[in-house]
Amino acid sequence: MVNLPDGSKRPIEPGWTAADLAKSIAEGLYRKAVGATINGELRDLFTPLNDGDTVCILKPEDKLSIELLRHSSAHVMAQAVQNLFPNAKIAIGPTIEDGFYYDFDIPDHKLTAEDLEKIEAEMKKIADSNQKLVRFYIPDVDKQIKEFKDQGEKYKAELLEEHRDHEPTLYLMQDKDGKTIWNDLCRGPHLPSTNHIKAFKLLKFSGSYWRGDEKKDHLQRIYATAFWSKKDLEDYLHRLEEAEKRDHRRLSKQLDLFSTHDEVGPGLVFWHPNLATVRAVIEDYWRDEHRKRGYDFVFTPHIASEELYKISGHLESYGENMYSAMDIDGMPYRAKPMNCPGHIMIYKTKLRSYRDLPLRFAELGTVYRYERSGVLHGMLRVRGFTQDDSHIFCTPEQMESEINGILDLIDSLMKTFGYTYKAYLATRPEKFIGSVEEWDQATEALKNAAKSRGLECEIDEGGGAFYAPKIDIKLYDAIGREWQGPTVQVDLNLPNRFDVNFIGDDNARHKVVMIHRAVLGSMERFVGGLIEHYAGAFPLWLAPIQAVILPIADRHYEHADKVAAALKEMGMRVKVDTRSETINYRIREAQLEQVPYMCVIGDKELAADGAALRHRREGDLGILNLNDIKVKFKEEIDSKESK
RNA sequence: GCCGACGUAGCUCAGGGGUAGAGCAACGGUUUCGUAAACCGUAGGUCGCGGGUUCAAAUCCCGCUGUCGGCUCCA
Repeated sequence: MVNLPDGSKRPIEPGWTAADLAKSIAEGLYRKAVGATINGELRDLFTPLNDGDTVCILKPEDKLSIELLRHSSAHVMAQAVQNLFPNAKIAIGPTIEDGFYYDFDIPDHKLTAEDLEKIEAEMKKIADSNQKLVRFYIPDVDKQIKEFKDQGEKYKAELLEEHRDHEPTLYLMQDKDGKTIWNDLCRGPHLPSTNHIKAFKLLKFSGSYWRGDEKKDHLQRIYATAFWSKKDLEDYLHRLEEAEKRDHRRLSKQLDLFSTHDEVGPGLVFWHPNLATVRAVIEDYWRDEHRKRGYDFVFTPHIASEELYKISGHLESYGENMYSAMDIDGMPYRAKPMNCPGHIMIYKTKLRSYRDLPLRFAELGTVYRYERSGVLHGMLRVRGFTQDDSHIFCTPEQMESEINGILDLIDSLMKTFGYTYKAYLATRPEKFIGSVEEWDQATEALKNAAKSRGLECEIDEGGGAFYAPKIDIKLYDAIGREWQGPTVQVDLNLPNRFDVNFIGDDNARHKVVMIHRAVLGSMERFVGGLIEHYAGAFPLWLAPIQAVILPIADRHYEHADKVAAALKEMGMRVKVDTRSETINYRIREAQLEQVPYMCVIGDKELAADGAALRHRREGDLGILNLNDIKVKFKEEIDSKESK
């Protein structure tokens, strides 16, 4: 007997596989079946069943089954590549979000775009020839390793050596007559046959390293994706295009947002007036929120004597990311890579009492870090950036409530910008400093603070920094993409290195607890992400130009100026477009610039002492008098809503 | 940093051994207009930088630089 997902039971005969079960339930189910979950685990359709198993036969429409399709497609791709390039050696080919890739070592050949087409065509041939994918337990691992080595498949040999104790399996790809055409070391599971592979596309190729280690062999990677239907594939490709349209670098050109310059150097961003306005508004909001929550603002210098970073340990542990020293009066100085030591300097100017704590120092602190040239990316990965950095100095007893306060601030800011998020608690890694007790205490505080406000935290075991357990928050934007978000870290290192203390109510010195946190991360990355999140259409409160006044003819200029003046009076950013262009033309320009509101002014509006409002998305909203317009704008700005 | 691709007018792009082309934008003029592109005209580029091959290089070769896609790393 086996259990089915609907709770019913069904008899099986000895030796039956999931496929046999499917057939006994319904011929139609058998025809559609591509795999199964057995006791919750994804398995091949031809996996033998045991009495008491809970079995779910997977059809293409089951969410889990796409994994089988993509993984099997990866093998078809590898086979295709080896057919076309007999010297190619295969490395690994996992599924990833939205697709899969395979790494190859192809001596004497660099993949080209044309190759991708050829490989795709070869894959189609393989898929259409309907090869069976058969699981095969390796009976003699040593023999198989030798065989791999003889074939030159050194990566497979290395992997097998590693997995020799895990019942390693090959997947044999067989033709109609049961003859094995190709095989690959793989844990599986897979589709029963390749004829399900109908809608796939090779997307791009790039370099990679064996095991991600740049000291090891250089490999060529092909990224691809597969779906059950052509339509799903097309929808996906369409989504990719949509995401491309949101690219902040592309929108920057359209909306005049930022630039970088050869003469200046890569990774150094110039904020143009439009984007600087957005940033300034965000910073004002940021300051307000911090002031409300009892933070003190500080400013610290952009360069400092190397001595500071010797004490902090950054020179030793972070030196590779720091710019080389400049000589000032014979002393080496460094550009600031982190704000923490500066904040500690301020803390340490006085003997602090427990009555002074918590102290919350906040700074929009600009730092410079060396990033390898290949990783720079628009505003999202740069060499000079401004962190919304803060360090909270508190007693161990205050730690939990401080973390709670931070999580509250994070929640409030992220909601304002319309992000949803997920939290991860990263615990003590293998290499760490400080004592286990300190780590446990800090980790507990993080955990409890999250728990007390109902924030679910996935545990990232061993994922902490060497000096701190932390809560990392991942953001999800308007189209569901993931962004690195806020972080809260309990620093177990710097208070020791700088000997940061307070006097307790017992009149003794105690080491202070230092919580490091960033909410927006860096202004560059955050605002760059916001551009994509809003697709360039900033909500009214953030928009560089909030409204354009469009007089129809010269005789309406005076009234247009009056409306503009009234809106400016209430602090709005407006402009009057009096260019000698048609009203259609000027509306089109304002639309393309993503201006939230257009105020069209002609004879009727003059008579009504108002304007005809047009919203960039909602279109013509009719004539409103000036006061109603002001009220409407004020409400929308104050609400910070996005529309 | 590594692998691959790319760099032509402000933008988007065409051309490709015989000394540069379109559309949009800009500028000048005409037009005074009712919710996404009025009309006419003008101007604009040592084809990323440096070197080489050649009678001749934007075009072929080499080096550098930047950008893009990844690897890796991270705010």
